[in-house]
Amino acid sequence: MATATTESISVNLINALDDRGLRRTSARAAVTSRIEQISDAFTAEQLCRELPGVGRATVYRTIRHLVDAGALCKLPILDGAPKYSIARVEHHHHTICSRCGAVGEFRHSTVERVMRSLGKEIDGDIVGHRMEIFITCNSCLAASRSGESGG
Amino acid sequence: MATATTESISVNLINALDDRGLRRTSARAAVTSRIEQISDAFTAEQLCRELPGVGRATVYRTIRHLVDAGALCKLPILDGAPKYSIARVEHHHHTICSRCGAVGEFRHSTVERVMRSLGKEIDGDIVGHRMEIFITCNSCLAASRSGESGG
DNA sequence: ATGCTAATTGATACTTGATATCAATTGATA
DNA sequence: TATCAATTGATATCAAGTATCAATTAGCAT
Repeated sequence: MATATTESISVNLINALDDRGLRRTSARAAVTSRIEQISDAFTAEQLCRELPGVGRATVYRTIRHLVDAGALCKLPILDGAPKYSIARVEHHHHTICSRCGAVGEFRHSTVERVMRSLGKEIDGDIVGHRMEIFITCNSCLAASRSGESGG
Repeated sequence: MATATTESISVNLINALDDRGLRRTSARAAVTSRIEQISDAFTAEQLCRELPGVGRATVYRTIRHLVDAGALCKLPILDGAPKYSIARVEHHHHTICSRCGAVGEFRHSTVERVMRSLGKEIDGDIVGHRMEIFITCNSCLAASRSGESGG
């Protein structure tokens, strides 16, 4: 989605856990390798459903470790559970389809430049930012076009 | 906070409900007038606590109506319940203090201009956007400065 | 003003998302 | 291999929010 690069995913999520001094367990291997297989953003419950052999608590705990390690980014969804996606690039923002909920990523230097100019207008120290663009994605657009005659 | 204007709040939230064909009830009056008194962003639970005479369900329902009417904006908080603030200006963004959670508002034309240029790079139709700036607010900065000697 | 009726209320039960508990299990090291 | 702390996962619990539904009430017609 957007200008999503096709760079091969060499992320080894389990290494991110390793680096934090956490043990290599079969449960963690199952969770991380499943996440690596998922191309879209996912919810914790989705992962639980897809990994019935791993306890719910462990799935949630592992996700939390990965977020703490910076290997996953957690993005809040209005009216729903947060979604997670692999933090492939250092800093990026998200597109969220307001119809189907599909999440994409983008990067734009101007966004970062704007942040600097905003610094002068805002009281306090800026420590980070998040931008979300709500879209109607191409497949939803196509779907609504083909079903338009229905009224 | 930020460049918060001191413009008198002439918002009459209950009118927003009126406009949607909803009845003027004492419960709704209690909820809306309480919201108008709160200067900061608030959570639904906070409102329930402050209005023990109004049922929880009614508080949540009224908030939902106000959001639907565009009179409140709902902003997602990572690791917590969403906060609501009166939509005083047509379009704006938020600053969130990552220490104390205080929410402020700002407006910057460049942000809107960037959106237009992003339109070319993003697949699908842009239907909206949201930007949040994470800050350490001045009072938290002051607090940490005065306690700095502690080590 | 009075009665009528549909909208509204709120106590309660429930749903969903997520965390705490803790006995049983397991990985890493000596 | 023995040891022991880290980890697991079933279960209970918590928190945020919604559905239910009998009782109440606002707004209208008269």
